[in-house]
Amino acid sequence: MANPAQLTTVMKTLADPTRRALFERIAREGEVAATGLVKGSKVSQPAISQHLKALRDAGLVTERREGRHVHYRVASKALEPLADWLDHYRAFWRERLGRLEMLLKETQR
Amino acid sequence: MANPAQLTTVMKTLADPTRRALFERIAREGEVAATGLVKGSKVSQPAISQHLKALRDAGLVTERREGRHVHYRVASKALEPLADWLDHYRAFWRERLGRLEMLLKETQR
DNA sequence: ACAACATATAAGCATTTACTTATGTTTCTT
DNA sequence: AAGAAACATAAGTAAATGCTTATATGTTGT
Repeated sequence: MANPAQLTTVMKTLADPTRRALFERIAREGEVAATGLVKGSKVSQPAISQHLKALRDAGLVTERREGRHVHYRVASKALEPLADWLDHYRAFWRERLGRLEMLLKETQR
Repeated sequence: MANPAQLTTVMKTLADPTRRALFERIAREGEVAATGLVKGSKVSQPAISQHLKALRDAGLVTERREGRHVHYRVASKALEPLADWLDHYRAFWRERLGRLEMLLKETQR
C-alpha cells in the first residue's frame, strides 16, 4: 500500500538530525514561520530554507504564506508512510513471535 | 527515552532502498545466510556484506555463525527506536488534534 | 594438504548531501 | 519610492555514501 519510493524519501528526509529537529520543532510549536526556525538554530538561514524545501517535497510539512512570512506546520498525514511500514512489520513479528512461543511451549511439555 | 543518535542511525540505515530491501528479506525469511541474500540481489557480494555490517552496527540484525555460513536474523528490538519516536509523535498529535476539535466545537456553539 | 566455498576487508571512484557565502525576489514600512 | 525584512535560489565545497574490483581470511570436503 505504501509507496516504497515515498517511504525512502520520508526516511531519508528525517534521517538527518538537524532536519528532523526542525520537523520536531514545527510539530511542537504547531505553526512557525521560517524566521522563528532560523532563530535558535545553529545553521544559516539558507540551510534552514533548504531543509524546509526538503520537508515540503517529502510531504512532511505544509506551508501557508502570510505577507512576507511563510508559516510551516506538520502535514496531517506526514508520518503515514513510516507508520504503515512499521505497523506492517510489527504485525508480522507478532505473528512470527506468536508462532515461536507456541512452538516453544509445545516442545517444553 | 530513545537515544536520538541511535534513531538517526536506524533511520539512515533503513533509508537506503537496497539495504532496507535486504532487511525486509531477512525479516520475511526469518533466518538467512549471506549467500542466500547475495542470490536474487542486483548488487555484488561485497556490497551485501557492507550492508549487512551497517545493519549489524545499527542493531537491526544479529548474526549467528555456523561453519562457514553466517546466518542473519532481525534483532528482536530492531525497530524499537523508530517505533518509540513514532508513538511519541502520534500521541502528541492525538492530543493536539483533540484540543483542536474541542476548540472548534466550542466556537461553533 | 589443497581446492572450493562463504564471507569480510581494502582501495578507488562517482554521486549525493549538508553546509557555506553571495545574490535574487517579494512584501512591508516609512 | 527606498530601504529593510523574510525568504528563496545559485554556486562552490568538503565529507559521506554506495557501489565496484581485487584481495584477504577462515572453513569445509576430498
